[in-house]
Amino acid sequence: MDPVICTVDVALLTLTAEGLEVALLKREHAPFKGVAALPGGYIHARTDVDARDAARRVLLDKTGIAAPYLEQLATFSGAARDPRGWSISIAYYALVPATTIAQTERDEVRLHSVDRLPPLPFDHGDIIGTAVSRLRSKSQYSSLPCHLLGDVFTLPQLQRVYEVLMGESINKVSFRRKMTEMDMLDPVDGQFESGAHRPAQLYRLKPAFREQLQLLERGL
Amino acid sequence: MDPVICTVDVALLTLTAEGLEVALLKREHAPFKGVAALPGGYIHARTDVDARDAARRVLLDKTGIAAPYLEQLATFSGAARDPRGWSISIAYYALVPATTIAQTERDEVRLHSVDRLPPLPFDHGDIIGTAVSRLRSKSQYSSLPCHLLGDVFTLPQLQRVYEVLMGESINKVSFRRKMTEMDMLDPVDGQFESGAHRPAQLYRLKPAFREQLQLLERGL
DNA sequence: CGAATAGTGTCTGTAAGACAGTATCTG
DNA sequence: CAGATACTGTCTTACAGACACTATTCG
Repeated sequence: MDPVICTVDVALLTLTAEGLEVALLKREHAPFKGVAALPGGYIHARTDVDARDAARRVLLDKTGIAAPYLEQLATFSGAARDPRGWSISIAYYALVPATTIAQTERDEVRLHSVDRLPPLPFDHGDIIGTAVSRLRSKSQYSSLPCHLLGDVFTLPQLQRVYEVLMGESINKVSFRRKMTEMDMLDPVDGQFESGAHRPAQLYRLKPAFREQLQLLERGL
Repeated sequence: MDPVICTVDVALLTLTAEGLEVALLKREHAPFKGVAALPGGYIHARTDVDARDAARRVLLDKTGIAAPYLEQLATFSGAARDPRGWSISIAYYALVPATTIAQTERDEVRLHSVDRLPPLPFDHGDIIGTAVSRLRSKSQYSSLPCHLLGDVFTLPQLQRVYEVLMGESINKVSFRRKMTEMDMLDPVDGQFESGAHRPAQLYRLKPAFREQLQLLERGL
């Protein structure tokens, strides 16, 4: 049984005015000390229940963020990806509203547009690329994009999130039909967005879909 | 850096008259010696390029099968899944035509219906369950089921495969429209299936889709 | 009241499914 | 030529998108 380096990495994604962004931190130790990279670390077999638990711990320790949505992405492995030796990274991706990152105490956490990434160590570029395509793909037929917004949000806000992720505009009537069909939103009465126009109804994700996604038969 | 047991497991799936089946072998070593389990084994960091390479090696060594379609499924991990200690299994799933399994020399390889599985060691039941739902889900919108058939096949055969996987009958006209839209099949001229009826046109997967799937916009 | 955005009713075109007809083989 | 299955043409139905209209706020 040859020794293998076992790590987890987390692609923490959020949506800002700049578009889709990923959180990077400067590495504290060699190799690649000082280079911006995904938050990650060794699996602690003594204390972590499983890899998901390790990912949650690493994300909280390095960014101060307890992400409500955390899903396994894929496992990256091999002899070539880490100069220290044959290694495994069980990669996860997490979604948070942009406000969550703005509010964290750790100002080491820096957001980078996924379309303009700096040179990244290991295969972190591949991990981010895989995370972004997974997010875009799942957005076509699930409630996943809701997790990029805060606790309450309006349908026009949600539609803009879907549109940015899918890279195309969506018919308003169809979008609202689909949201009704998905039956995943609870209206929040008496609350509205303000501005020089008609305010929009606020909604909240139904509790059943906070961790479990709602899927659509036919997409969009 | 705590020690972690690093393994790969492969859910080798095929379609027979009994429905969807998975290949199991009796374990040669403790723990669970003699119990039917997925083909799997330690990662050999000295010789395996990466985990996919390990999965291919393990599958070939244990079953004699070089599966043309092999895809990473998910990674199962934790302190509780293996009595030897904190472990990782990078799970893959492979699809082969039933004839490939019938032709292998190894008669230790036994097919089991995925609906009537014996008690399984570790979390192999979860791995098979995840593999089956991944296969069923991807069958709704991709060319994946083609890999359960041999090199050449007819459209009625392919439709039956889709129907068994999705558990519902498909409209013949719609099915053929979708296959035309996917544009992934080459007709094999001059060859036909025989029987007491009109023979069907034979097709072959276009080379571009032997490893890469073709996806549909709207499913089915 | 005008500008701006939210929300809805309705029409139309496209795509999926039903059905029935034709085609081609065996015995 | 009867039976069986492959294939195809066409009608109907369901759903997605376009469009326009109403609703509600601010200044």
